[in-house]
Amino acid sequence: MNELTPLRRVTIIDIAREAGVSPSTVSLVLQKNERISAETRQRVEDVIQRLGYKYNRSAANLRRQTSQAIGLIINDICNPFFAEMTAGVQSVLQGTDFLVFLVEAGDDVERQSRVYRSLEEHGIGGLIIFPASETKPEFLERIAAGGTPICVAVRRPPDADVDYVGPDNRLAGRMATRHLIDLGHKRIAFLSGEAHSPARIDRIAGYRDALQRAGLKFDPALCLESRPTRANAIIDVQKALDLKDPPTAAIGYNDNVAIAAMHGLRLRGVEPGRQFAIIGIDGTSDAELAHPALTTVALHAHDIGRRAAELVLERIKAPSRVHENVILRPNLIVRSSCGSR
Amino acid sequence: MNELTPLRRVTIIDIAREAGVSPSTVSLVLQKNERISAETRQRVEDVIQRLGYKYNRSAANLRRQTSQAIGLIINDICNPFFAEMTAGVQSVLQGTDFLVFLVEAGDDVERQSRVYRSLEEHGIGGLIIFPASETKPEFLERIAAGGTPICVAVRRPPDADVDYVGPDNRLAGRMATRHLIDLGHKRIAFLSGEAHSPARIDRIAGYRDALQRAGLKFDPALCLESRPTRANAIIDVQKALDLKDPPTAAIGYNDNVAIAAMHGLRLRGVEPGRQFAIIGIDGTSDAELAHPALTTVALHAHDIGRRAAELVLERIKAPSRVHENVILRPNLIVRSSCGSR
DNA sequence: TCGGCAAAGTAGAACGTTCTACCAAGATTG
DNA sequence: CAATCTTGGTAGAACGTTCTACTTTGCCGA
Repeated sequence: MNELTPLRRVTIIDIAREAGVSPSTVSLVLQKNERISAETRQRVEDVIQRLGYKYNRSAANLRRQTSQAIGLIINDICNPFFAEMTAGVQSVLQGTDFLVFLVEAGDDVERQSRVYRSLEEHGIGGLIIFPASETKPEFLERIAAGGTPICVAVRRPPDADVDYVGPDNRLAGRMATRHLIDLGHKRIAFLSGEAHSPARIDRIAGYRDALQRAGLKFDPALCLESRPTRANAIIDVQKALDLKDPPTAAIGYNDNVAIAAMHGLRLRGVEPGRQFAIIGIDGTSDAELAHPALTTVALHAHDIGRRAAELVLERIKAPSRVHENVILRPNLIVRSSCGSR
Repeated sequence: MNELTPLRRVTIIDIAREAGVSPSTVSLVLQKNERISAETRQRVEDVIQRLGYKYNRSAANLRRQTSQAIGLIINDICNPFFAEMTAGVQSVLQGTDFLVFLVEAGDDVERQSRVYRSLEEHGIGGLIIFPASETKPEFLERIAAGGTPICVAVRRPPDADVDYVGPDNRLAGRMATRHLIDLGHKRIAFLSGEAHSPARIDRIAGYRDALQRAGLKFDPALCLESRPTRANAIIDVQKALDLKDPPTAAIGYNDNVAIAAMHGLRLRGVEPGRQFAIIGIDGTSDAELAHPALTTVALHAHDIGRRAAELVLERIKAPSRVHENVILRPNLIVRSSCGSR
C-alpha cells in the first residue's frame, strides 16, 4: 500500500492483506488447489500480478522438507556424450518447476561423495548420477534409502537396487562388429578402453557374439586395451597395424577413440574409409564432423538423459514404485568411415 | 538421545542439546566464528560428527535472504564452447560452497526471461549469463539493480552497466586474417555468421584491419553471411569457390563453420589444407580432432567461465565494487588446415 | 572498591511458506 | 426440523537457520 517502502520483498502475506483473504488462501491459489472459488482465485492472481510477487522456494523447501532441484552428477561436461545427456535431462525439466544442479565428479569417488554431500545440503528433490567407476553399490543404495529419488545413468552399478537407464553395450558391440563383418571384414580390432570397465566388457562380449555367429574366431591380440584417450587410440591402432596378421577394420571403444584412430592410420599412410574401416560407438554429433564422417553405433545420450529425468520425476511422485531398468536400444548410423559409399 | 526415534532429521537444536550449548553457539561454530572458544568448538564439532548432522541450506537461505547457488544461463550445452565455459565456472566453484543451476535458454529472449524467473524463485546468490541475442540491456541492468550479482559472458550487451568477461573478437579476426596473409594468401573469404551478430561484426572488423594493414583491399563479395550451421557453411564455402575471382583461403566464423567448410571443399574435390587454407575461431577441443587438424584462434572458453565465476564471487562479497570489463586475449593455434605442417 | 571492558555465550524473534485442524454457512436428507 | 454433508475458507504452528541485542563472568586499571 505504502509505495514509499518498496524495500521488503513482497510475500504471500502482503498478497493476502491486499486481496482481503488469508495467507493460507494465497498459498492454495499458488498451488492451484481447487478448494478455492474461481472469483477468489482471480482476485488473488490479480493482486499477485499487480504487486509483482515472487514465489520464495527456499521458504517452501524448508517447510516441505524437499526441493524442486534435481542433482545431476556427471563425469565431465566437455565430453559430448554427457553434454547431450544433460541436454536430455533439461528437455524434460524444461516444462516443470525443477532446475538442475549440475556437478562434475570426474570419475573420482572421493569427489563424488563430496559433491553429493553438497547437493544434500543445498537440498535436492532427486538425483541423476553417472557413478564414478569405483562407486560401491552401497553408496547408491544409501542415497535411495535416505529417501532421495535416484536414477543411475549409463554405468550400471553391479546389483544396486535403484532405477537405472543406460545403453545396451553388448548389443552395441555386436552391431558394430556385425556391420564390419557384413562388409566382408574378417580381422577386426577392438581399440582401447580399460579392461575392468563394465562398458568395455559388455561391448567386447557383443563383439565376440558377432564373431562367433559369423564363424570367425576371436583373437585376443586384436583387442587393445588402454585408457580411452586420443593419444592411446593413436598408439593402439598402430599396434594393431603392426601385428603379423593385421586387421582390416577396427571398432573404437567410443567415437573419440575411433576418430583419433583415423589420425593414427593416416600417420602410417593408411587412408581410413578406403584402406581401413573404422566404426565408433557413441553417436555424438562429433562423429558427423569427422573426416571421413564416422560410421557409429548411436547410444542415444540425449534419450538416456530424458528417460532418467522422467524416471526421477515419477519416483518423486511415487517414491515406492518398483525399481525400473531401462535399456535403450542402440542404432547403427552408417556414414563413410567404413568405406560404404 | 532416544535412539528409537531416528525419523526426524538432526538439527542444530539437537546438536546444541547434546553438546550442552545453545543453538546460537552451534550456528556460530558452523560459521567458524572465532567468538567461540576452542574447547566449546571442539565439543560441538564432535557432536556434529557423532550425530551425523547435515546442514540445511534452505533454512539458512530463507533466513539470510540469499543463496549459495549460482545461476548459469547459456545457449546450448552441446556446443563445446559453452561446455568448456561451464567447466571453467565449475572449476572455481569447486572449492566453495556454491553450486550451479545450469539452464539453457537457446538464444530465445522469451525463454531467457522464463528461466531467469525460475532461477529467481529458487534463489540464486549470483548469475552468469550468455545473453540471448535480442536481449535488451535493461533486462540485465534490472537484474543487477535488483541486487543480484551478475556477470555477462561472451556476448557484450551494448552499454549495459554490468560486469562482463569475453573474448576480443576484433583481435581474433585480425589474428586469423594475419596468419593467412603471412602464408601468402591475397584472396581470403569470411564464411558464415549473421550480419547483425556483434561477434561477427567485430571479427569482420579485425579481418578488415588486417587486410588494410597488408595493403589488401576488402571485397564484400568474399564475406558470406548466413546462420552459422554446418549446412550453411558448406553452401557458403562453395559459393566462395564459384566467385569469378575465388579465394584461396577462408576464415570460418567459428570452428564448427570451418570444419563444415572443409567438408564443403572436399565435395568440390578441393583438399583442405593442401589446396585451400581454412582457419577457425573458437579453439574448442573439437578443432584438434578434425582432419586436417584445424588451425584456429582460441578464445579460451574455459578461462571466460573461470573469470566470470571469479567476478561473480567477488561481487557477492563486495556488491558495490565498480563494474569490470575483462577482455581475454585470443591465441593462434597453428595446426595443419592452412597447409603449414 | 568500583567502573568499564573484553570474552564467551544465549534468548528469541525473524525469514516465507505449508498444512493440519478447525469453522461457518448453506445444501441435502431422512 | 434436526442431523449431516459440502463448500470455501482460516488460524497458527511448524520447518531450521541466523543475527541482534542482551547477559554473565572475569579482569584491569585507577
